[in-house]
Amino acid sequence: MQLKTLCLGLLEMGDATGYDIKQMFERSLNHFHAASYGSIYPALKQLEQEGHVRSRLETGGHHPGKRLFSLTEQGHAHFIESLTGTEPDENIRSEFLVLMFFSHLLETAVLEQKLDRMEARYNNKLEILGPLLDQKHTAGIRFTIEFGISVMTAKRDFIRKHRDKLLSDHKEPPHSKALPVEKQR
Amino acid sequence: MQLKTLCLGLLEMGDATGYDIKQMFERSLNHFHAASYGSIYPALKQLEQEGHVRSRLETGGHHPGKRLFSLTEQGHAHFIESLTGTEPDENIRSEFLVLMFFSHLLETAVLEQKLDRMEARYNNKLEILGPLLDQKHTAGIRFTIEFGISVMTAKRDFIRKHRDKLLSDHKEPPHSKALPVEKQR
DNA sequence: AACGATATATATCAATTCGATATATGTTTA
DNA sequence: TAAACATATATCGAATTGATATATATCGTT
Repeated sequence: MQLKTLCLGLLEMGDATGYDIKQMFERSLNHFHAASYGSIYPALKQLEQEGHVRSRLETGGHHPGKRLFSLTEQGHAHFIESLTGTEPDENIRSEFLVLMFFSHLLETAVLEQKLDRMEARYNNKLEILGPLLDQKHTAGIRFTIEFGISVMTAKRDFIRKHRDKLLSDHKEPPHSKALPVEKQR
Repeated sequence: MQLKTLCLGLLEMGDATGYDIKQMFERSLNHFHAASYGSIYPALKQLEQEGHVRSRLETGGHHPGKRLFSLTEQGHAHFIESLTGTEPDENIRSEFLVLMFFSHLLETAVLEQKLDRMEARYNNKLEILGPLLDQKHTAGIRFTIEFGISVMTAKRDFIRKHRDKLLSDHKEPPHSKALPVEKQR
């Protein structure tokens, strides 16, 4: 699924600027689909050329030139069609697991740091997701939040469960210079 | 972490061709980091220019011109440094959760299909990961497999747990034409 | 009232990666 | 012996990231 399709979907919820769309990503979709300004603005521009959205410049005390986008009838139809035709799937890119894959090449102290930082990161993400449950949502949006919490908890608990044994069984790699861990940024 | 770094890491395990590296990705890293030929070959070329790997053309009955890459001392040092400096993190891109986010716009029959297909997909992935546990691995590689199984199971079970209520509470979207589900590819 | 920090808002661009396509040879199977 | 499959490399347009630049509005503090 392209970002263009997702922007269309977010415009189903009401008119919005590129900035608003970025906010929506950060507030509600970040744990399963991030997007940058560098892709959102070009996507909106293309969608307008294709007739899926319309835009108007907001006048009145506003910033540089606030451009408010709205979905066209055609854009709505196209979104529903795309959504219906999208195969459910997911893509993972885990630098953490890459680190673990090569952990026999890391010093014990470094490995410990990686595990602890990843656990902390999962905890941070859980602290962000938790409060979202207090708001009202459609059943589908609630599903995405609860799914996220459930999966993130499983990941954090997996690290917690294996951490100690992993570290006590771990052997220093050959040629280890045992540099102080603090050297890293 | 760039793909170049990962290729360096895989060459720590022994000399390999671009094709071999692609195989390693598919056999061992696919569930947390995929890579395509279109990025592997250019990565190896660049690594050679940077002096991190060396290559020699294999002669003798072989295919087009089998090019075997091996890590240099410099490449090894660079890999360890990159690895040590990599922040543990992960990136998710879930089209499944996008589908769920907008599920109020899907017909019930379509939603049902999406949920069932995603559950099936998780089951397929689990069937691939399971047998990997029978082989010998470093503790770190075993960790990545068990982590994958554990998380994938949590995801599948989450779908199973919520599926029925989600479907029975679901309302047909406005303007639904109730097209037969089979129309989709 | 003035100042600095933060939030709102858009735009651009090099670098990275995907995914599809093309090409060619070796090996296994029916 | 032919077809199907596995081995092997290369290329390229398109999508996306992440960094950077620019400008105005608003809020908090002294």
